[in-house]
Amino acid sequence: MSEAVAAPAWDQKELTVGQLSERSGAAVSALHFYERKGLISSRRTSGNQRRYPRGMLRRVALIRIGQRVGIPLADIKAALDQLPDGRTPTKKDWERLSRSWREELDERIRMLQQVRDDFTDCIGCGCLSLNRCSLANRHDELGKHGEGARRLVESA
Amino acid sequence: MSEAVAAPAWDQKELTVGQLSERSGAAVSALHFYERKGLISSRRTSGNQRRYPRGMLRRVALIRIGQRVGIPLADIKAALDQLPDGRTPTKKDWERLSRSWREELDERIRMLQQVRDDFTDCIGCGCLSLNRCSLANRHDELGKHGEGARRLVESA
DNA sequence: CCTCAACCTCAAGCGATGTTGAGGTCGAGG
DNA sequence: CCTCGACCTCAACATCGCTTGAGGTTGAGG
Repeated sequence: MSEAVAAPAWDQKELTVGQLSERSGAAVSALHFYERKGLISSRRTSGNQRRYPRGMLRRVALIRIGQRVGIPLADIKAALDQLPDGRTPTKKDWERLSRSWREELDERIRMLQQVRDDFTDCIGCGCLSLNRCSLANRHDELGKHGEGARRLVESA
Repeated sequence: MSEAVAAPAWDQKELTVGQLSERSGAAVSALHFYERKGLISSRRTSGNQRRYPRGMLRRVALIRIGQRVGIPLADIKAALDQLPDGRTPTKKDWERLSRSWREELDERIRMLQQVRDDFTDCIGCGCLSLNRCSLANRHDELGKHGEGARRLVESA
């Protein structure tokens, strides 16, 4: 009982991959994948099995939160890389991360609201004209300012 | 000039794939892809080239809007399939579509705000405990109500 | 007529995000 | 000692949303 499976909670210092999976909600295969990608890491036992400190639970939670709102793993990794890998993150570390993610989230919310409002204006109204509206012409701002002819629509 | 390339705007009834691409901001290859997937369709000239009615611009715009906010193509297709394929969509058609997308957008906004607020509470605060918070335990609601042990965290 | 960009099809490839399966090890309980 | 579930690695496959390339046609200007 001391190493692999079902030690009582009050006695556990580390988590097995199965436990981390169950508690985080991520599949074991996904945890392996995250490890390959460098988002998480593990200690190995003498028998080559993974062991995670409890703090890894928070890290994985963070990954899944990011995923839920559509942040690519690479970006999540970039955020996590700000955290010290050796030591347990301090409150300051988490706060810094929290701040930058909040901005990311705010940005996404802002964008979605913009889309929603434009959408309602644009299609919900009577004009039925996507021609001049900010939604339809969005690639004008975003796009690689292409060659020539950027006048998207001149007649309907 | 009458068929393939650069007829003056005031004279064009249909768009070539290149024109649709330029005006919509979608790559030609993406338009082909959308066609294969059934999101758009085209008339063919005697020489087998695609020709699009102007209304296709709106359809493609819609596709791209959906993409921007992370709606999978299959879902976008489902929405577009509500539009009549034979005739030009009426105001009513667009309004129906608009309504359902607005709901989709509202839902996504709501979710993001929830995440942001939970996130701020959870990490921005001093507790540093994702253990009991709604964010970290999200898979509890979402997940396949798995076998046994759904008590995610009993000790920190 | 010749040229040349824009078009066509079909097949393969790509990056992200994993899952699945084969084949084997570890370790605790009976 | 034996069994059996949880673990290991590695490779292959899967889905989405395209892009790229090969190889060929179309059609308008010169």
